[in-house]
Amino acid sequence: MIGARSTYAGRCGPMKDTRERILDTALDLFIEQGYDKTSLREIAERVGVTKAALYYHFTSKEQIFRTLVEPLLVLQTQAMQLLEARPTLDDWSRGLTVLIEWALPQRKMFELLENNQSALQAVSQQLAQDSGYLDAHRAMHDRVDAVLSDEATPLADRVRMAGAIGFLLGVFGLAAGRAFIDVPSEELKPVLVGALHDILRVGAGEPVATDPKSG
Amino acid sequence: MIGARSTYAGRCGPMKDTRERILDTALDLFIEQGYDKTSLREIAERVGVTKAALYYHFTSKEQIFRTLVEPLLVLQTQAMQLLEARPTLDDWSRGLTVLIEWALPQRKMFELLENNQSALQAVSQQLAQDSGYLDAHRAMHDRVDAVLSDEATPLADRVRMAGAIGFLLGVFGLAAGRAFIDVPSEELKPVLVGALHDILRVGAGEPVATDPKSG
DNA sequence: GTCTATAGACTGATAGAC
DNA sequence: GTCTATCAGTCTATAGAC
Repeated sequence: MIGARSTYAGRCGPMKDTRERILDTALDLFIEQGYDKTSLREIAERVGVTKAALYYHFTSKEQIFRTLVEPLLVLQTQAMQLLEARPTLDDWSRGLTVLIEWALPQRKMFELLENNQSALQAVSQQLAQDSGYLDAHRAMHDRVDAVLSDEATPLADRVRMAGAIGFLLGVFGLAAGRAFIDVPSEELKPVLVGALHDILRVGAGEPVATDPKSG
Repeated sequence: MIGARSTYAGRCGPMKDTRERILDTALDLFIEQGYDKTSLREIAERVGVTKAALYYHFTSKEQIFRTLVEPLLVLQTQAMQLLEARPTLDDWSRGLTVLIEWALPQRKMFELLENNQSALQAVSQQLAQDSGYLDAHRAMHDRVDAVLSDEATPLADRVRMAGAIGFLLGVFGLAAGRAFIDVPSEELKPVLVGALHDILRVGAGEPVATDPKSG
């Protein structure tokens, strides 16, 4: 269930309860300056409460971050499941196309991901330890790495697989929050799928040739 | 001059002077756990000296980071210069191809970039203020953003331009330090150029069509 | 060139009044 | 549910001996 988030309902109303205002403010600051450089004092000040009030609603700074990124981690886990054990370009294309549909509605979140790679990595590792539903997360990450390292697959194919992920992350994170923020998802989706097919040479029917300049 | 770094010569010898050992250790730790989560105490311990010794060689923690990423910032500036004011797919292809040649020899550095986006952003902003040679950096970044936002250019083209950058960053950062670490640059380059041409439809001669599913 | 010792600031987190 | 007050811990950075 991608759309269902039990803890954080997102910004929708004019004046919400403190808990949601904390989450909104924290999200802005985490995107702006990163998790580590954002202090609880700063969050509390902007919300208009004290640090202690934050601790009434959340048990720790990390829990605030977790609440924000948990849906993203679910997405990440599902994405990995689609991608693992798929060493062919066609399979990756299918997997990533499904991923696009999942990710598009949440693309604003990718800005958060961009500036907090390390914090997210730490949290996801810890979540994997004590929450159970992400147990296989690390293993899957390694599996994808293995696929990309498998020398049985042509180098060109592996580069295109890795790059395809970068392509999507690039459009989502590097630009979705800025250049393409006003473009509706329905308009963005076919463009992404089309480009993805070119990258992964869907329907080309032949192995990827190296550049003429190199031969 | 990309290759010329006046301050940090990289790892080459068995036992170097303290300054270089500090830089090597700091690079490892910054990549491993990020800039913010790495303390000077930690660096000093692993080098085998005290914190105070670090301050003999560098004036601040930030200066250590600067010394490491300065060549990367130069690369970034040159890349931006190639990309700004190039609204056509063909021009971007040429610009990014040059960028590939520049970046390939330094691809290990992209691991550092990946986990320290926010720290690097802070440093590059401050560098732009007091060092002069990056004065236009922010302006160029905005220019690229403007190109990607210009609605005179078809959305599909803009998405492909943004995504092409993500593709390269993905291969360099997300995988260069792991899956492709042993692949020589000469072998990687034609593969990257080939994929780049597919993304930017070089030689296709026709505007990018949207996916049939959307029509 | 490296050390010990410490200053000074800020952090996340807690206790208890209201 | 929010406050004041405070804790212990960590951090960067500095001073001065050797």
